[in-house]
Amino acid sequence: MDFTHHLIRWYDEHKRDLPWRRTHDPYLIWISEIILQQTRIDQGLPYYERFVALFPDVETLATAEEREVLKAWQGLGYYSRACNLHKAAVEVVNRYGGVFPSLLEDIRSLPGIGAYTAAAIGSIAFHLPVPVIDGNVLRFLARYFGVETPVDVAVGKKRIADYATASIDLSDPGTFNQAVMEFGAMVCTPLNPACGTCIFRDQCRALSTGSVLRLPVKSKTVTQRIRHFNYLVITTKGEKSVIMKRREQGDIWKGLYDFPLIESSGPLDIKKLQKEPEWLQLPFSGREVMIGSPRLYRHVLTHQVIMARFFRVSVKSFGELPEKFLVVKRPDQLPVPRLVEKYITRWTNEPDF
DNA sequence: AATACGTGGCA
DNA sequence: TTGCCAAGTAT
Repeated sequence: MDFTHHLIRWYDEHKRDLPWRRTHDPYLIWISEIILQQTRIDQGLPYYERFVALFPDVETLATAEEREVLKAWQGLGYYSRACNLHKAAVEVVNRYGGVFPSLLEDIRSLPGIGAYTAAAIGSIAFHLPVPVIDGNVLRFLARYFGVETPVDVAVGKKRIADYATASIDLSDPGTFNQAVMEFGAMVCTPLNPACGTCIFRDQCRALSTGSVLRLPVKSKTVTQRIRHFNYLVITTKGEKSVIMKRREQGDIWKGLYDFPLIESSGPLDIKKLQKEPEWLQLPFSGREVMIGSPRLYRHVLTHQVIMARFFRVSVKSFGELPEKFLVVKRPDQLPVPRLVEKYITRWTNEPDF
């Protein structure tokens, strides 16, 4: 097919030199694909380098502690990726004797690996003839073939998948898949696509109808909710340790650590905070003292905006803390959300702020 | 099918 | 400052 060959030629000439493109080791391909889920290469690359240096093979990853894996993931977001990566490594060792599976269904069955990642690993590491469908592919093919069906519903995805299946280079499916994605990332970009110099400018359906920026069509809208996190940064007078707590399942930042937290529907000041019943559940044995005025951080996420206030509290002693709380001397050594990391950094540099 | 899950870059 | 979005998966 003409389209296929032009695309592959373009890829050979213009592809970026990336570490996971210099190997066929399924383990390394796998790590890169998980890191790059919903994540730009610029953002993921340093994490890939560190992660692979820390956990060079599936055996090392499988025997590591989940907390270590989360620490390596800190700041990358979507932390369930790290937990699933760890779980899957254990599974590869126990169920496949440490050899990464090469059947598409086996790859797909590992935690954290869905349709896209299975196809990516399968085609790149094992030459399986399956097309990848990711954001780049949806955008590029929707524009090139002029697909008006919303791509965020099954019918639209199917149409794109059919075009991809018809176009894939069976002699080297992995290279074809990477070429489509690279083209979507470098040329057929969301905002400023390089249509003027695009090698497909004479055949692109969207360009000929002036609908490049309108495609791909998406039908869903994201709603945001606003949450107020009132953090209690509790220390004993003169002590350097602080109370922290592991975040539980069913909410953001699962598995990461932050401070005792009172969530409220609106902003909370110190007086209101002290009336909160949760406040009393922390069994201080001395009289607690608020230090300074609370620091406010605004953290914008895809589905929610978090207004975080950090209240510094000094107590005589911690007393008998429930087990779920942790007394920590070096909060920077635990995996924490970016928001909390920023606070801790500032706090460490200027203890009095 | 619809929703939740992070963060940073860009205009 | 605000809104949009990026190599998706699990539930």
